[in-house]
Amino acid sequence: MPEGHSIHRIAQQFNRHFVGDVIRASSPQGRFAAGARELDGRTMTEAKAVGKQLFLRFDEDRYLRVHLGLYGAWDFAGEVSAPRFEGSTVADDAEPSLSSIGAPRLTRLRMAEQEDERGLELAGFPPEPVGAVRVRLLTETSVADLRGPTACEVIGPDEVERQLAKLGPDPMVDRGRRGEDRFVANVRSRNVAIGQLLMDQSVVSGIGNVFRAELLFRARLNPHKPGREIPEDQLRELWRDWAKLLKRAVKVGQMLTMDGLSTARREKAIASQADRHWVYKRQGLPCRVCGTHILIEEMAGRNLYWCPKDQA
DNA sequence: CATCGATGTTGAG
DNA sequence: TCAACCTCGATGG
Repeated sequence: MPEGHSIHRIAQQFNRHFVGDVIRASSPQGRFAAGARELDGRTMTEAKAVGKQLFLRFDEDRYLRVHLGLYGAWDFAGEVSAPRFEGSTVADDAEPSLSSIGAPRLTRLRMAEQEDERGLELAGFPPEPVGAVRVRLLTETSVADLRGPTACEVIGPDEVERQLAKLGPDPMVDRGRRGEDRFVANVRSRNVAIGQLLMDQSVVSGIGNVFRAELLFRARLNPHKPGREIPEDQLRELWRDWAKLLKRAVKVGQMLTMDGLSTARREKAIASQADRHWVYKRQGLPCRVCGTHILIEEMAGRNLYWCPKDQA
């Protein structure tokens, strides 16, 4: 569920509150006991996100590679900076003590509210792990719990390079013209539908099903158009739009894909979750631009949403 | 209570 | 192309 912006926000949390500290690593669930033992007691030296991949670097060139997959999530507690909960209605100025980044997990938010009522002092630190926590990373003041990841492994620099080599450009990493050129070349060399190419992490990394649908609508691009048939200029605009939406999402913690909203409407879109997108999950509803019913279809095993008139 | 589905990827066939 | 992975909120009985 998490798309690229979530992973960049997670990396920020680790950079702010874990990097430079000795980490106590454990696997409350037990499925990562060996990996946790290998990391325990080491200092975290860097947190890096590329696309949907997270690399946490430790002493002596050991890396924890994590991919959240469809339902993975990190829960942070203790000393944590989280200006806004993802997928929640917590006020902007709130100083939450519990934050979940990844798949939308309302459980964590409810727990935070309950703890607020009881008083945070009673909750204690660190909190007991709840549910199936694959990895717990603990400092004196902060804790991060990982649950449900697709990938979670301790690797060395060579394997990190191998993983990075598989990834297409990420606007947060490959800034400027380089990333854009790689994206254009990757798309233009393929006789595959652009709707599939945007989901292919070797073409461009970090885009998921929500951003795919919204980016294609914003570009008024037919998802079935083969990459090699799309004019270069249009692809460059598509890349720049992706870079813009990604930066905004990293900042706000939400996938805000509708521009031109009034401040009030925008706050509502941030808070409400519904009415946030142009086409994503709006099948059967009238297109916000032309009124045509939004279509849903399966493309390479994933749900695709689009407007057959505006994206003709 | 059971079942389904999800912002994802891998590997078998 | 499709099941498996693995978690949990939403939905239906």
